[in-house]
Amino acid sequence: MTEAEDEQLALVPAPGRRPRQSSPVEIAAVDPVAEVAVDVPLPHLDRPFEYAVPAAMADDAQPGVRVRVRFAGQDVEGYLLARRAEASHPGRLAPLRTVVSAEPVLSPELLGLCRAVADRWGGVLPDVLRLAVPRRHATTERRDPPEPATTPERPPSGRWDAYRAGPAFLDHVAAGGAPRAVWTALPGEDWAAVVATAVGTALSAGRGALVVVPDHRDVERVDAALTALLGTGRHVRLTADQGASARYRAWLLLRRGCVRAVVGTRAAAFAPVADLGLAVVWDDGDDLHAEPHAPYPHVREVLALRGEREGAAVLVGATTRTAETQAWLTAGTARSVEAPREQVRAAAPRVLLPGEGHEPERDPAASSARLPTVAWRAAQQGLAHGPVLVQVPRRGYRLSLRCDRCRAAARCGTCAGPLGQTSGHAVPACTWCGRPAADWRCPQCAGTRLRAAVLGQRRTAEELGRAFPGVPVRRSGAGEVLASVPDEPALVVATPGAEPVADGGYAAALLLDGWALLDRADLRAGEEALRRWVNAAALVRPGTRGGTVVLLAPAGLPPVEALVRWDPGWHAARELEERTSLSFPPAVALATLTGPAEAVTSLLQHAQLPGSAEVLGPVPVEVRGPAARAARGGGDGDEPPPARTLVRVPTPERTALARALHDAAAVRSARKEPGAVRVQVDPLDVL
DNA sequence: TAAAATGCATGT
DNA sequence: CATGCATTTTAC
Repeated sequence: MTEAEDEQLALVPAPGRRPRQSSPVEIAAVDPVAEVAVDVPLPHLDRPFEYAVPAAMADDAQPGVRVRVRFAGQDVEGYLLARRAEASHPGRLAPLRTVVSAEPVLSPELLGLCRAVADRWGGVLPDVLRLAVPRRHATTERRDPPEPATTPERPPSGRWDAYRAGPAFLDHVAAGGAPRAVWTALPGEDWAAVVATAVGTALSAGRGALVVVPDHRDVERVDAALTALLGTGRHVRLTADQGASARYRAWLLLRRGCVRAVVGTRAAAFAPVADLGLAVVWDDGDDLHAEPHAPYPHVREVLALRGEREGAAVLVGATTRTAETQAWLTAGTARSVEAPREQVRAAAPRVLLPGEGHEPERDPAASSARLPTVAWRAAQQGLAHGPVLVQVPRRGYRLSLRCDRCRAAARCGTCAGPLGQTSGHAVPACTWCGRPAADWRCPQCAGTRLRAAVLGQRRTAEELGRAFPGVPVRRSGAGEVLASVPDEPALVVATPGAEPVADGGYAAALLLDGWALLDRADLRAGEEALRRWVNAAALVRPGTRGGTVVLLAPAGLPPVEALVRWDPGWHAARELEERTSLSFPPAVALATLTGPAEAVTSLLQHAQLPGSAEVLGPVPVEVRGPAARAARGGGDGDEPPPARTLVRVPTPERTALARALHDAAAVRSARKEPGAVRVQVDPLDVL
């Protein structure tokens, strides 16, 4: 080959064979290897990958920063986890493409927590990181942080004296300990103020604190209580609806240690509070604390994990008690913080039930409002002294029934209560006494067919307005949620969870969705019914001041008895015993696998389950909701039948179960097997 | 979506 | 049974 030919070959490359050889980038002199978690949610890629650190990025490429890398031909985001001197990957390392920002958002503690959460729920790290780290907002990041706040001198106290073991818990927090407490709040308690006191105690001791509450309205309450106690600038809020900039700003203030306390909704469980000393969750039974995105972690359990990892105190507070926290108490892993019985009784309202099998209604006004006499009287008497709360079922949740022919309201043959029907259930039943009305016959026209009519919040409000003329009716529900109502006579109609606080306490409350627990075939139905009733009834004045609650539900059922006696601890203990005897959560650890039948079967085959594992199913499941309709209406027609399998293990095996399911999913994803299987460890709804 | 690995037809 | 081209798989 002549020199000329050689030159030609070098200068004029053949088409399609351009020398793509990237110019050799200079690699960092120190620790040239970066471990990166790439943002790809495939289980078999849930591990660090190694990249070369270009010399130009050597300073910025610190552990915790966001990076961009080439991965399988694509540009993907990721987090730099660590710098190394040597690579363990035998092949060539691709260089980091860019350091997105020098802000080390993923601290070692946060990474550790996210990894632990992924492991505990059988999920992958990138999914958890998406929950834990908010989207970057460059402008916000560039702004200089304000001056760090100072520590207050005077440790707050008070409020906690009413509770046994309460002051001891605070002392423990102040002393730098990591106690775990289950706090049962007194009815009518200003719980946000009590929580604020605990946060103040942690701050005074130079420790950070975080508070997770179910919804936005509770964030407002705790925010106000914290501001009242600590002033402004000592804490931040963190909620999903606050917008990318505000959210990232609050998050960065915590991350940079400028602010040491936070209140927020479920994602705040991951808030990067420096030197965390106290983690609080309020009303852990509220299903808003269950994350709806994979891997479906629960706030209470995330905080428990975090408390252990970071040596922080954990406080689970509620007016009721879940079977889960009862299990902590039974196992001795948490202490109960509760008021003595006499104080509970003194603070609780009087609870009345409509008598069973009573004579038909005499009072026409009561009858037109479809209220039993007790309820009507309680409302009437209450209205003389203040606002009256009416808790009604959520819209669309409960159907009232009428005669299909003459439109007369269908009534119970025994107690004349209105008949109702939960969507999906066939047999209608009395909404007062719960008796099923299988062979109903219209007393007016002898018709035998029933039609369902939605008895929503608006309708109830209208009817009550007519039954109590001249009384203002306020509504609080899905459309507009009221935070509070003034201390004056009014009917306040609210759906569960949307009850406004009454300034001087409600004079009375009518709980009209008492039957909610009768039909629901759910493991937590009783617990959930009691939680809703108690949360509403706790807003009512003490019985000693005339506060009265009427619950439209049959006597005898445990949640009903628990409300009448105001003893949520008794109910939780009973609930836990029952679930233990049935091998239900939280007495066992449980996972569900949902997806196309073959996919579920395949996942099970690949899973090296612990020897103690008990597999139930798979059974076909009907998939409900818009997703299912979309899948069915898709056109092709032959969708694979969806199935669900349940796997049950003793609680100590939970992590082993989660790992087995993760690894099996990894095998499937590596083989590109078709069909997505949803793995849920400790799902909230098990039938 | 880039390189590497694999598959496959073709020509010697 | 090398060779070139297309397709599939990997993932640093």
